[in-house]
Amino acid sequence: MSVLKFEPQLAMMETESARQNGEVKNEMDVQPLEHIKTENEEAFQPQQLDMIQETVESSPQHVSGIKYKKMENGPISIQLDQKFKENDYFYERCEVCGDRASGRHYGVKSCEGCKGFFKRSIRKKLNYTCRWNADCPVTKLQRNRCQACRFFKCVSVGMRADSVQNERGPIRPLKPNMTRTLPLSFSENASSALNQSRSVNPISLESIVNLSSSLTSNNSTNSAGRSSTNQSPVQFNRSSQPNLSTSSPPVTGANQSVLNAVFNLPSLSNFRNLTQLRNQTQAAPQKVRATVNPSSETISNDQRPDATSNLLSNISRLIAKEPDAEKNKSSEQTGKETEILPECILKFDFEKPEGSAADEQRSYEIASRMLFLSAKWIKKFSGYHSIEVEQQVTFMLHTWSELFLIGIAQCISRDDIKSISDTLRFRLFEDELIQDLDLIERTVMYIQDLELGNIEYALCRCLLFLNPLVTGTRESADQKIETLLNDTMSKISSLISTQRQQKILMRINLCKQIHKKSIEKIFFSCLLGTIPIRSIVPFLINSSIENISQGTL
Amino acid sequence: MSVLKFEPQLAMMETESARQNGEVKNEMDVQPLEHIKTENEEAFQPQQLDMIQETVESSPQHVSGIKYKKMENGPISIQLDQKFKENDYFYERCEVCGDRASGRHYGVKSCEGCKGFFKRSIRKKLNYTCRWNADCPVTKLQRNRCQACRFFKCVSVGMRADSVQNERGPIRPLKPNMTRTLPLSFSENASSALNQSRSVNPISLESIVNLSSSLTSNNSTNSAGRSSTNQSPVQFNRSSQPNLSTSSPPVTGANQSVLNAVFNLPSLSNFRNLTQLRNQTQAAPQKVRATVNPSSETISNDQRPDATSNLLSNISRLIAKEPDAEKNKSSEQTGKETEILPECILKFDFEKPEGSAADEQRSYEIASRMLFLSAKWIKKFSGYHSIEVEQQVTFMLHTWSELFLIGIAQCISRDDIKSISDTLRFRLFEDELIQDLDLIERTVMYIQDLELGNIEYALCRCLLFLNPLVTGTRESADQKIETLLNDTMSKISSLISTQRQQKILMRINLCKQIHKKSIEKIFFSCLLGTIPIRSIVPFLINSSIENISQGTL
DNA sequence: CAGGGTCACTGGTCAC
DNA sequence: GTGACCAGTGACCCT
Ligand SMILES: [Zn+2]
Ligand SMILES: [Zn+2]
Ligand SMILES: [Zn+2]
Ligand SMILES: [Zn+2]
Repeated sequence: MSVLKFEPQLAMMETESARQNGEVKNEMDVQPLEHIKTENEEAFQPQQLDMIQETVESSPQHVSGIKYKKMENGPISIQLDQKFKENDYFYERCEVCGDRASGRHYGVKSCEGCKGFFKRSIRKKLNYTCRWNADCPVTKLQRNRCQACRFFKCVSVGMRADSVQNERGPIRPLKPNMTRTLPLSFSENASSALNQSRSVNPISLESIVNLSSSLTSNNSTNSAGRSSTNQSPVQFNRSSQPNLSTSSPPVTGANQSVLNAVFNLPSLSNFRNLTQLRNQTQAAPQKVRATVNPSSETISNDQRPDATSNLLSNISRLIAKEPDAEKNKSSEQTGKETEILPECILKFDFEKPEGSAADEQRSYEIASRMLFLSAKWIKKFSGYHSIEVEQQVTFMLHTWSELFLIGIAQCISRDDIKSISDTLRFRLFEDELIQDLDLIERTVMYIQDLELGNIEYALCRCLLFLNPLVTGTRESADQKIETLLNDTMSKISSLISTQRQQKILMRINLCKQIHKKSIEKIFFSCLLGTIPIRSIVPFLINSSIENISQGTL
Repeated sequence: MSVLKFEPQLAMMETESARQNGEVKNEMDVQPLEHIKTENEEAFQPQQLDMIQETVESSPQHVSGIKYKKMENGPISIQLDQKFKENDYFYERCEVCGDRASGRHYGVKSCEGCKGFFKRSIRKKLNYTCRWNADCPVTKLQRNRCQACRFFKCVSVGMRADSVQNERGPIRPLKPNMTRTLPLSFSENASSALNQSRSVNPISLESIVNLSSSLTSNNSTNSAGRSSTNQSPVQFNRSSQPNLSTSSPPVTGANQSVLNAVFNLPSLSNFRNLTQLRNQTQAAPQKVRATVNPSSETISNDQRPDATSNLLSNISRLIAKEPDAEKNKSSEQTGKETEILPECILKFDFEKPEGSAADEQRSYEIASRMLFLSAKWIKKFSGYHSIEVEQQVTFMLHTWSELFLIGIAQCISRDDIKSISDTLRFRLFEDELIQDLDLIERTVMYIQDLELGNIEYALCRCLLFLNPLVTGTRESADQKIETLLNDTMSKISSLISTQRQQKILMRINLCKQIHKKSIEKIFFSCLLGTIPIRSIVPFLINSSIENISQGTL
């Protein structure tokens, strides 16, 4: 019963051109959760799902809203009472704001508003700044209060920037009566459109005819040849096209303001309570709204199919583990290893997404989770050492790539790395990026050659994180950080032979030579488009604040 | 490209029939030159454009393309990738947009998109108007930008309107559609009337239909011929890319010439005499070149007013200084420290240009000299350890920035650094660069805080230079380099306390976190303009040979 | 294989 | 700028 289409797509090479469809599909494919895919509306059958959920999906379309159709992949349900249909409960909700969703957009069930907002944001490469405290709620009623928070909610929920297409030509104005004098031509053309086709732009009938005749013989050859070559002098940069991300340089000028923006998912804290529920998926945000929105529960049962590529889901998942972490922490107290490192700093549990190593989605998923896990670690480390949140953000801005890489080295097997590397290499079109990916691969494996233990990895993470230049003044490095760094090095000295120490230090520092931009483009461009990671760092740190304050640490 | 010649007809056409739509298009089509991409991207190597484009196009938005490609291969290897890519070329391409064709539709190999588009256009009797110059490129990525041009392209490659059948109505419900029986009629719809009045020069459906039918006979043939034209299965393989990184990046044609102009300095030959031949080194191959040019002296004496921005003058000046360097060298001979490091490796004599520290020109001069001195050191080091010239280039490509920074740390006083930093900061307009300059300043000073001795600096230089990943294979790092690196670390161990070792290793590696591009822009853009340093690295290595061979060593 | 249709997704529009 | 609303697109599937 599960995924009907799973295979066909894969097997067949469907056309690559796949725009939206392809993507969505992909996501779906990876979804383990997706149990049913209704081919047609009709197809839906009340057949029972294996799941226990009582959520129901009624027969789709005829329901009231024309616009709002049921989304097929949803977590389904079977029978729905009329009354349910009647009210909003029945409809899917926007994962961003909780409003009624109108379908999947950019990979996420979302409402028209959030869809349009996201599109505009990506298209215009807007940089938003939150003027408050990163905790602006993003709900139907308040979503327009803060663009920054709304946008990052979109991203965190998994909207994919690369699903936003190029601008198209303006569509013909659909106005019924208004005679729009678009191009001057009105009078002339109307009357003698056929004959007078001399005007500048328009394709005239004559020209077409003539041309066609001329083409008949051999011209067509030309055009054909050209079409294949396809060089267009146009304006849209192709480069950005294939993968927006890889090429387009992120905004440089306005960085500062972006950096100031602080992003936060308020809902996360609430979510904690729910973690015990078996379903710990990303439903969180909506849950919060539960107070506002009575219908949320229904949603909470909802198993989004595309959870895997969902940033938010990552957060949720991480948080879900928190309780365990706390328990561990208690043990830390007594910790045997505490002498060296507290458990909270030592811990770095990466949950690998299931699926084929060669799966592109999974690769991005891994990258995404690693970034979140790094942020989480930073929070824990910082909590333990009383480093302020602002500083955490600053440090992460400078060291996220290094933590990311060493995280990969620690948690991903060599074979996996090779597969991922090969998979991602496919998407790259810039030589430079390909080379950097290669360098990344070798760097990570070179570190793995050391076969570091978890404690060693933890110490290395500390070393990379504790960069005294990040917060130092012009005159001198940050003393506190320096001290922590020295402490860490002392620990290393006491545990590891000099020779191994040297190797470790040299190798882990090789992570620094990989440019952050490259990592962004290779691993995160798909989700973020042109949005630089530095813009979401504050968000990452803040979103995990709750975890820590509530006991993770 | 060659196509242009074919059509006398076309030429005629354009004059007479107003618009040159067709023609313009054709012309463009034929243009080979158009490979150049306007927006971004063009920075790349011209040579591979063809393939790049192909690649780009074929990969759609992202996911989809990959999806279908990768499935089969699973884990894959690079080779597989390649194979896949090649496979792409086997597929028929849409003659309209170049996307992958799904078969023949309406008489033309075309993709699903164009098929549907054409059908809809005919069925709905759409009137399209190009808002631009009727020469919009019709490619996979841009086909939706202009319906008029896309439609025209469809017609021009021979799609037959009469192959479009009547609407059949919904399969299921059977809906009676009475409205239009045949696509041909022109005037009857109210809506169409409205549209016409509004639009400038609508493409009349009728005319098109007629036209297409007339074209029918031979167009297909043409198109076929064309399709064969461009796609050469060749293309560049990404797979080869990875390895590229290890080797020296290709110098683009344009740069090459420039560089030759700059570096074919005759002056080098003159200095040959000056030295004693202590050298055993590898200078041989390049040596040859030295003899070539006689006129050098003039240049060396020449002091251009704007000399600072003149690379040539810098080189000349540096060369001119050699004699002094030699004198110092004599003292070296007796190396006492040779036990640890040979004098040739230990030595790193930087000659500061005279003048005010705040002088901008002097700042660039310092940077320039430091780069040259680093190259010189590399030569010496490599000579001593029998590293081949090619490898030297590769290593310098990867490590020049680090050597540059540590050189600054060793040779430039704190005050000078501050002055230089302040001076250069003035010229920067990008926030990012300013921040990087700031980071550079702090990094260098942080290293200086260690108050390293010359031996230590030399050892550090070795550590930074000996990057095993630069030449390693995918599977393992370079063994020879690794050994040298280990030797160096052993020396460090024997000389320096563990604690200090750690600090040194951590701090010097901070140099890696500064992106080469930033250093280029900050310190060398003035001299090099847009020429990347990687392009001149081979010349640096080669040009310093003489110096070395002549006794500097 | 080449016609058809479908409908989940894009995009753009224009009162608000 | 927002978002309810549609026109258009194209991967899939059927005939
Ligand atoms: Zn929403
Ligand atoms: Zn906000
Ligand atoms: Zn096409
Ligand atoms: Zn056009």
